Amino acid sequence: MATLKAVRGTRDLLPPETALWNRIEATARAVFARYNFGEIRTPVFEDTSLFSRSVGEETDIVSKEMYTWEDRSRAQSEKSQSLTLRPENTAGVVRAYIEHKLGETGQLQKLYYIGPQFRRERPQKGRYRQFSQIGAEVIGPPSAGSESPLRDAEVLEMLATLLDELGITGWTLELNSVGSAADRARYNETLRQALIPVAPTMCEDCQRRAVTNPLRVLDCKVPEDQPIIDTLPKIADSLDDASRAHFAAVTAALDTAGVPYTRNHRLVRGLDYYTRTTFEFTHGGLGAQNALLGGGRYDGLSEAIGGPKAPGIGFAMGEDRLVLTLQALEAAKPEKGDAYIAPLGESVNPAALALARELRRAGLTVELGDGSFRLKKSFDAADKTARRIVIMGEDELASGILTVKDFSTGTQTKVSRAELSSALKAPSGR
RNA sequence: GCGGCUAUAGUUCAGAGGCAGAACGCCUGACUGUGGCUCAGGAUGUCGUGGGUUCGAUCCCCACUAGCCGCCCCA
Repeated sequence: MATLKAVRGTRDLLPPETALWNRIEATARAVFARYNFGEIRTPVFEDTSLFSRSVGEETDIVSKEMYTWEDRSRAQSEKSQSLTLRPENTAGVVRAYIEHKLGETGQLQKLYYIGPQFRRERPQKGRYRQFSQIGAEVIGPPSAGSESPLRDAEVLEMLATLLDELGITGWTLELNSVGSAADRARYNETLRQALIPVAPTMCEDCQRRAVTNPLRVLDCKVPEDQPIIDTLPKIADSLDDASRAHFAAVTAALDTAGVPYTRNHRLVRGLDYYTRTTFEFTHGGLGAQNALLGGGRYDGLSEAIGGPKAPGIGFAMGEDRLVLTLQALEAAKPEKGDAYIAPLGESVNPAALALARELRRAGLTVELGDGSFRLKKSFDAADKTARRIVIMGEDELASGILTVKDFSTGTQTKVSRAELSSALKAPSGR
């Protein structure tokens, strides 16, 4: 029998990579806190209809990528219920907003989440069947200012700050507006008509898309098709006055705040609930899956799933992709501990544990060796895990003066036990 | 869901129809309490899984599974 493995598209995260995940999450939490966001945790599975009604019945996510099952009924009279592992988290947050009547507070709700999402896609680099998203939503009644373009600009500015603080250099913010639901329906038809004469000269994929989903033609990457795509009507020309003004206000705020972006007339996102502002932050180091994060405004989502009018804007970052990007940038260097304690002889082991306890309680990261190791072996192990080695033999035990060697300089000093923790806290190296 | 490439030691990868290899890493010693360099020695594998061809398959054939790349789509 074959040995059991993590199922396709899922994986184990091990040290030291998990340290990078923790750093990313800690940075995100710290940035969100400065913008006064609070954390929300919603269930990893929900009623299936939540997703079909929000994300959209016809989207790829809902039509073929969800992990869905009929939950068994317990009693004869009880109906079974269709449940689904969440493929994204915005729908769950909005459901919770409605369920807990958060709109009744009259306040803008600013909520962030970090957690696993599930989509049954073919795995490849940067795309997994269980993946983690870090996202946030700003949602509330219109009277709280939830429709204001300033909210859009503030979210985008926050994302630029977060990526900078994570150490991700070289990102690009691509921005567009898909207008209201009516604007988009109008544009879809305009595009369909415009494609009739030119589609036969385009690639096979585009010929198909021209019929099934004209918006996707805009995503085509075939070089020969680009001049044709450039001549197609732009969604900007199908926007009504209000959507046009909203977008202008978003870009004006970004310009004034100094957040760089590029207008991408072709940015059309795949989830049905998006209205007006849509955006992606992309990075070149990711291969075909180049989107670090995506998001947009969803002014009609709450009403679509039976809630009050609650316009909002949000985003989801692919945490797996942040990790890949940071690894590619080599911004991920393993941290060494503060000290490695090398007892000489097993009789010194108890005293070494006592010393380790003392140092760890003082806040130091300490690796504890073993008295049965030869000193050479201790040095080998110490150099891999710590900045300094503390040698503790019978001599040191008797005198209370410990031998400390700094690996980055090679210098060796004698330090009294009382001064040890402060000596180890001092920066090593030259 | 479709197409291409791949699967051999802890890791990265060679390999030939007939005893399973290298480098790095690991262990031991040269060197009773001073590592990194050097030298000598050593351990480690169901050769992804299942079937077929063959006297003999890790190698050839088929299927399956998984990974990578692309398509689709998306984070």
